[in-house]
Amino acid sequence: MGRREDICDCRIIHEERIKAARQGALANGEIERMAELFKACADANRLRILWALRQGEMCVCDLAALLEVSESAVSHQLRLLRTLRLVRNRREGVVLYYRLDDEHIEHLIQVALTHSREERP
Amino acid sequence: MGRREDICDCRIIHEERIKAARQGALANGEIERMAELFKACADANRLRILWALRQGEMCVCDLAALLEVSESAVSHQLRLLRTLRLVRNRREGVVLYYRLDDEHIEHLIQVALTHSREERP
DNA sequence: ATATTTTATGAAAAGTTGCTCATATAATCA
DNA sequence: TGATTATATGAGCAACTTTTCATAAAATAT
Repeated sequence: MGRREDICDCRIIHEERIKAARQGALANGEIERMAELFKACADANRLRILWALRQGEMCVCDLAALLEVSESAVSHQLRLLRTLRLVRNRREGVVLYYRLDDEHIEHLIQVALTHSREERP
Repeated sequence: MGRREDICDCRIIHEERIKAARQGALANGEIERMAELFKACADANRLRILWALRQGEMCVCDLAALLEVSESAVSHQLRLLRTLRLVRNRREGVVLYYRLDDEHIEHLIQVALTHSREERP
């Protein structure tokens, strides 16, 4: 008892499958980065922001008005999205205009939307 | 002061854009469902499970061994994935075999992977 | 310079998630 | 029947997120 492997306390039923899964597995860093990307999209307010920015750039104040939340809250969410490179901004005087960082995000959201719409009754 | 609209305490700078965004906006329920789908994928262990199941079905014990976490933890995660219809199971005696519920999930993950790989330096 | 405006940020409160541990259930076996 | 095996589930806790509140910073105007 206490060997490194047996986190699973019942006999391993399909060693072959586990071996295969281990070989097909992604590197740890890759899984983490994917999870981060999904996390960025895993919040209704952030999704609303990303969805709105498809149509063109908007400033913090616009987004706050659209989502009906405080500017501070939007700003925090934008920081997260900026850090993860989903959005990018451009300053014009006092105003910061945010836009999507690239088209991939739009694609990802479209796929998710299609999937969630096709969900069973 | 106190009108319904001014959650945003600075003047609304681009009413046109807000109006446009409101028209293009998704229904609330739709945003929530999309967020749920993203949430389901927004965890490294759940992603590992989904990624592994691409190759074929596995039982709880297999997955626990693969991820090196407790069976209880895997079972909780599987329940979440089941509830959100990302996985489905089949009983054979005492053993429950889990598999992806449909091919959309695989597609979604592939898009995310591609995107996260193409991220800038 | 000072005041004003828009946005950013840090800290703490409020809310959510993911794990563990103990217990329950469902199928099988003796 | 009772015992065993594989999995499910509920409660509780630790870790993390999201919002709020107060304050700071950057650009502009006076």
